[in-house]
Amino acid sequence: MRISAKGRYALASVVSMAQQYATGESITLISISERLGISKIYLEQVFSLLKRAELVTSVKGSQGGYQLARAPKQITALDVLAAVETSLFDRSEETVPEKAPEIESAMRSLVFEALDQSVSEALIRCTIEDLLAAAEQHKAAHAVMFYI
Amino acid sequence: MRISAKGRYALASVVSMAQQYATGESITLISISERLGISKIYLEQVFSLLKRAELVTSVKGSQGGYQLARAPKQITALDVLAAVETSLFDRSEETVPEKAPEIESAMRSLVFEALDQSVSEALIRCTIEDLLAAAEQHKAAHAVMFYI
DNA sequence: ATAAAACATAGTAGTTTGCTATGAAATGGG
DNA sequence: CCCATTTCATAGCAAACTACTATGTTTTAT
Repeated sequence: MRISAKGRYALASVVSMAQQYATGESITLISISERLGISKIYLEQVFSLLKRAELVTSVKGSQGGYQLARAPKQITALDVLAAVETSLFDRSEETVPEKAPEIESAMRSLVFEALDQSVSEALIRCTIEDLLAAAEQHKAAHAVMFYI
Repeated sequence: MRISAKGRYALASVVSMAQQYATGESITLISISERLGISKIYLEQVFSLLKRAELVTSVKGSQGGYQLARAPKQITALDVLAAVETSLFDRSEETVPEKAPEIESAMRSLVFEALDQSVSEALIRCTIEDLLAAAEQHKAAHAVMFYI
């Protein structure tokens, strides 16, 4: 299914920050922007949402930047996407016009709610630490390729 | 998550048709449109997609109409939504610009593909027959309410 | 003071969504 | 044969959304 640029950028940014989480240093938007090849101005809007969701903390002014608010193990893909993806999680309540309430009710409980729960479960299972590990493994595999 | 009007209308229409599946009669768009309170002209576009996906068959001309191509038990919510919802199933391939391929790769396999699989599994578990049964039960519950 | 950063708000081109409009093609009933 | 009824096809359109860019204003270490 379609994940918007905001969601993809947010996830990639958080994983990127997690790669340096151990150092405790703050990271500037411009460095993330350059690392990922994403417009810095656009990232500002993404981080505004990440901050509102309390996934990152910030320090203003020179030498300032962002930090993860929690350890990568304590942040899930659900946390990140829920913070920035509106269409993925808005329960729009509307199904079908007021007629045929029994069909509407059946669709809501068997399809829409089941779907939401399934999505949440899948995303909550994936932590930033998991993504970090997979990324490191990918990098290692690539290194071996060149070594051979 | 957000399901578009097309998806909701398609699902409701198919369930509505399933309510009369046993009779073997064809059903006109205008009757579905009136039953559900949905614009007939818009439904035409929905049914064009349902037909392309071979979920319904049609008979043109006077006394014509639509029929389910298979029994309600053999049609899943996945079939219906996949037929009409584009954004729900298009694998857009794009994640993040070419930089940081290891993060991109991790996101794809751990988040996007896992999500797609989870969505498919949830939707394939729900047949039109299930929806029909839930709708009938809802109607019965309502009837009891009035009886008391 | 000044440069470097976060933060805030507004604008904008392109796409998607949810619908309407119009008409063509097919087909059974009179 | 004619005609009402239906499916089928295409085009248009306003509103919303998406993915950005532009232009600042704070804040703060040096």
